[in-house]
Amino acid sequence: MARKQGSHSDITGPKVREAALRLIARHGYAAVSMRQLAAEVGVQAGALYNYTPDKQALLFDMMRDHLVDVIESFDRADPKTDAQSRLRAFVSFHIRYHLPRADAVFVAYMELRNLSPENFAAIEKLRRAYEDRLEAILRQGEAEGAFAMKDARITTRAIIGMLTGFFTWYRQEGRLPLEEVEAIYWDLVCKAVAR
Amino acid sequence: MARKQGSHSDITGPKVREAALRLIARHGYAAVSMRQLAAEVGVQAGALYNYTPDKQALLFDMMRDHLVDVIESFDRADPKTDAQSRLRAFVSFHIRYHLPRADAVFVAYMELRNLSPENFAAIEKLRRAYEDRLEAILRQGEAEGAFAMKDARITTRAIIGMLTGFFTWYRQEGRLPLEEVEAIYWDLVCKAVAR
DNA sequence: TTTTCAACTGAACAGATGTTCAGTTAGATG
DNA sequence: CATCTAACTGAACATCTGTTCAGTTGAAAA
Repeated sequence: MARKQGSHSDITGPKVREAALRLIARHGYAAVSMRQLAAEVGVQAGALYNYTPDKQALLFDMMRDHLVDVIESFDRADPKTDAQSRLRAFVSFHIRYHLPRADAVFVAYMELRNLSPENFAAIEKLRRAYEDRLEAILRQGEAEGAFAMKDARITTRAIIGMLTGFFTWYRQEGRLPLEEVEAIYWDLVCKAVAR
Repeated sequence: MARKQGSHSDITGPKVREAALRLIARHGYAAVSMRQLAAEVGVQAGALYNYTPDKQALLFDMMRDHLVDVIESFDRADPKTDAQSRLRAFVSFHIRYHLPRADAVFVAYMELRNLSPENFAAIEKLRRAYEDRLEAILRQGEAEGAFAMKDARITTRAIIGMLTGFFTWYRQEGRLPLEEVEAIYWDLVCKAVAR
């Protein structure tokens, strides 16, 4: 019963990616078969190959698109003024951007091992580009005399780790509203890099 | 050629666990087959079932043993004096304990999705028990007037996230000696919870 | 109405999967 | 010496894996 009403590719295509993101976030790349994914979408396994050359490309494309969007979105959100304002914008952006994209964040973080070497290198480059945004802000703050830290690179990693760890547990923890969590994290980051 | 010299179970047993930890940390639980694991150990796949009832139990036992040891080791390292000293001991312990156990940390952190529901609950309980150690220290610090923070529970998660993120990249980054990394992290944590 | 073709099916491919178990081996035991 | 048995092999089980492709469908174009 192909093509019940109109062209399907612009319906099935996004469906494949949504289902893949959801299933892989829940069970892991290696644990999700193309047949499970197809069943979730509502097609046979063979039909998936109209939307991806293979399983590996499906994973890579999702991770790359996510990271590219993170970087572009932050560059738009960045006030590009003083370091204090930029750091605040970074913390706020990071939390608010990632929260409604928990599956994509989870996949981009947990499935690095399942990328081919070339794909891994490409994703690492993007990840590094995002981290470099934060590192630049910290170094600007040092130059302005607004921040003080022992090592900007490691502090960058520490802050990213702190913020990203957030998404491994916020789902279950409905205790506090987003605004409050954001304020708590801002307080921690702000004090940690203060002079 | 069974049993070439002496009893093998006390040699093969640890070998199985070491190989499983290494392979699963590198490729993921679902991506490592019992045959790959057996080849790494130097036996046939069937022989593994002398050392674990099934693949799932192998994963669970490794995670449980690791977490139990983390908790017991910290309880011995805990000076149980003032909050400032205890926090410093926690940060130092966490970094120094986890560093030479990178594979175990990685598996305990990344493979939660591959645990059966009952096993997941058991592991979560242990993870929570470790986090509770840190939370207790932070609350003691608040009571003593040594620390100030908006929310002790979330600050606990943030600090753990910050410290644990460390182990996803330290391998590659031989730039700084351990003592220095420890000092950098202590500086960040100390300032973040300061009054 | 006939033709076209994007979208999909369903079967097939060769090989991998976790797990079981009857049988084999060789060091330890009496 | 013979016996015992922990430790292991190797084959088998049913099922699943990613991927390919000839064939089918039905809405849209001519």
